[in-house]
Amino acid sequence: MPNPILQNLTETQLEAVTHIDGPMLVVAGAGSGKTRVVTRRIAYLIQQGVKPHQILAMTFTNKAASEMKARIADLAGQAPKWVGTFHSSCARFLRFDLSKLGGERSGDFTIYDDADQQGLIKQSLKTLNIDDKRFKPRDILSRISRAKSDMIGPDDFGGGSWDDEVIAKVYREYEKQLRKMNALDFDDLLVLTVEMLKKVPGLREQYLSRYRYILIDEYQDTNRTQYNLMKLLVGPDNNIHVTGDPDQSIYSWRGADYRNIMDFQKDYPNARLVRMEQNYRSTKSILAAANEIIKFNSDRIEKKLFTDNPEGEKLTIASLPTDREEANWVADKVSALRQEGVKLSDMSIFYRTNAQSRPFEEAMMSRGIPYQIIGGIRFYQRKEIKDFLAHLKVLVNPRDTVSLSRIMDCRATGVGPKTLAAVIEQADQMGEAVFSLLSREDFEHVFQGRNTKKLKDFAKWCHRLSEVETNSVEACVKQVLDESGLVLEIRAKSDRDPAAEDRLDNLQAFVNRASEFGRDNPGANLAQFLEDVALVADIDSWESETEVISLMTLHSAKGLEFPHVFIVGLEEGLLPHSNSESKFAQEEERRLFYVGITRAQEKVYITHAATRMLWGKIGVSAPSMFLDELPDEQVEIIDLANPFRAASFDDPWARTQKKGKFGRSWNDLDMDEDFDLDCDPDDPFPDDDFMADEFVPKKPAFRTGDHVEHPVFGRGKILSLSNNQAVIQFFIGGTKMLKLDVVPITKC
DNA sequence: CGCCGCCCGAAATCC
DNA sequence: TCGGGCGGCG
Repeated sequence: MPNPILQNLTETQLEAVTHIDGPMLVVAGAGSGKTRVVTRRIAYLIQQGVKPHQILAMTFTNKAASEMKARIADLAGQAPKWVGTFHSSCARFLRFDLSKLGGERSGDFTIYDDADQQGLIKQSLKTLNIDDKRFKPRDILSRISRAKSDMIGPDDFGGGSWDDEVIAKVYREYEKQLRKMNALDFDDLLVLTVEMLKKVPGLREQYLSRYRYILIDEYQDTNRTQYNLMKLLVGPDNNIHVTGDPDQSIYSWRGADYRNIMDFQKDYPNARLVRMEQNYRSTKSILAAANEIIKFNSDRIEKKLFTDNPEGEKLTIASLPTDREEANWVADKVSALRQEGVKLSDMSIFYRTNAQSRPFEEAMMSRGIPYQIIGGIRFYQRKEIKDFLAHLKVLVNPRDTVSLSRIMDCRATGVGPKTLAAVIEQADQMGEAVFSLLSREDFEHVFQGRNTKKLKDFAKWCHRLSEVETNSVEACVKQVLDESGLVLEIRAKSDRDPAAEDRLDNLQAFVNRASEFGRDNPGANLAQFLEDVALVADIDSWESETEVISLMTLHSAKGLEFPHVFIVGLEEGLLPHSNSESKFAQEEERRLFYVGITRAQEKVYITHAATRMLWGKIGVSAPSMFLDELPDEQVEIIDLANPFRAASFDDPWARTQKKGKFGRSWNDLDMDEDFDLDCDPDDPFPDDDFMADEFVPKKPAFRTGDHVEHPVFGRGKILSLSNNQAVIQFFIGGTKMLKLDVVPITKC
């Protein structure tokens, strides 16, 4: 009987799967069956007698990990125990062994997310008397985080400039506070694991004897610390198997270095190299377009991805006047495809930034198309969820002052920062955790400072909270929610807060999630639940089976595939993003676009809008440079956007044609400053059919594109006409919507 | 000392 | 649009 684990594999894939001992590098192009190879290889190892617990596999998401485990169990009859992301694996290591490192930290640490980290930075700035206007917490945090992922401590930080000195000071304080609170940020999970393996005598040997086979997926997106960790986990047998694709490296902004994959053979000179360059996913058209795009990157190793798949349809590029029109166009397309029998789960919409999801949500909703948003304003970032989480965190880690002050901020407890500071001070002196001190039954006798009634009440409330039993996740979460009074608080404000209902729903959803977790992980306690919450990726919540269309960022789309893919917002400033102006950053933006295109199996739709809402205002967007890089033979262009495009050639304002298919005409107008419209900001072009080619003016006196003069606003040009309304772009004074029969404008 | 209301500045991507 | 910060008031 043929071995099912080795069935339906190509020669190259087989080589990668059946490799057992020694280092191996698999450079796997998009759609070349990488996941399949990793899965089969682990199954094969188990089949060949390797014990499942001797295998340690690092995947990029928890979802990928659990899918892989399930698949391997199907194939080999047993699932490996240690499959997870770097972060979740490290969290598990640290729970067991962190206390061996000594110092204040122990295995019951809490994990700090972005917001917690920023809170701590702000706190540190305050302690150090540093102006948070001049040194923005966000910027400082990203500098610190970058340093940590490069394994640079505060003492070695920066280039010695005065600014760097200041940041180093904040870094030092930040680290001190984390330590004091027994809190770990995401970087710490990796850094401390490395430190622990290096410093705790005998520990590394213990790990080496436990894990005999290491696999790392998406190796192009590993950072310095992860690299160091790999080196520590790989034993004398050098059983390290990495897979990745440098062209799909999209995380350099958080320290990933695709040179890790380029240098693998230097690290392990006897490494076997397998290149998987046949694509089994996409049509020839899609692959050709992707190949052309990525060629524009200079810092890469030439690779020739090919496919035997059919030619397929050309990529469609649609230009739309506004972001709303863009969303409507996509939603109409989705409806049409659905009519043709395409499943919603076979379609996906990718964008650069989460903020772009709104109009698409609305467009889907108004057409009754069910959808799921991955990430977005992330569930766990919502205020009410964060407030509630603070309550839970304090219970698990009584030293967590960031969460404690959050609890006091979110409800009017009558106790403010000054009083809290006094309590913290005393707790420090007594060597007791703040929350433990507050929740003592004899608090009012122990506390030396001003013992107001409010403080006594708050302490009593803390005491009640502290008595909640944390061993059953579901019961505990429910009880804490009751004790927190958050629900009542939100209800009380519901007349002023239009989002009150949503907030209550979110809290309910959180409780449901806790119940689910309790069901899936019997015996797990609150601490484990919080860890799970901290380490879930957006994409982990993705339901691939349900009959809905998925909306997600290009980053989240990594590793997925869909028959029909929409990539939206192909505009300068968005993709490539305005914060990515360096050549290096721009090449990463291009890889991001490449990743998007290569997700598609059958058809790619790309859209861009000429104008877009930003902070309640309308901004003008030029088409992305990447559009011009797509090969002409592979694209079909639908231009529904640009009134200038149809304007006459001698029109000094219409400079479209000069700059390729997707000229920068809107941008050339230099009106991306304040583009204030006096009309409905949601729909500056109320007439959906305004596109110049088809427009038949009601009053033959004016046409779209006409130059006009107004006694007050001066010279301008008609952007659109509908009924008697004209949207006119004036040289000076921006765009106005005017009634033609009322306003004295003349042609000129 | 703490609360509440108003105003202003902000959103890139994520474990 | 929304959340955080600040200033005035209780």
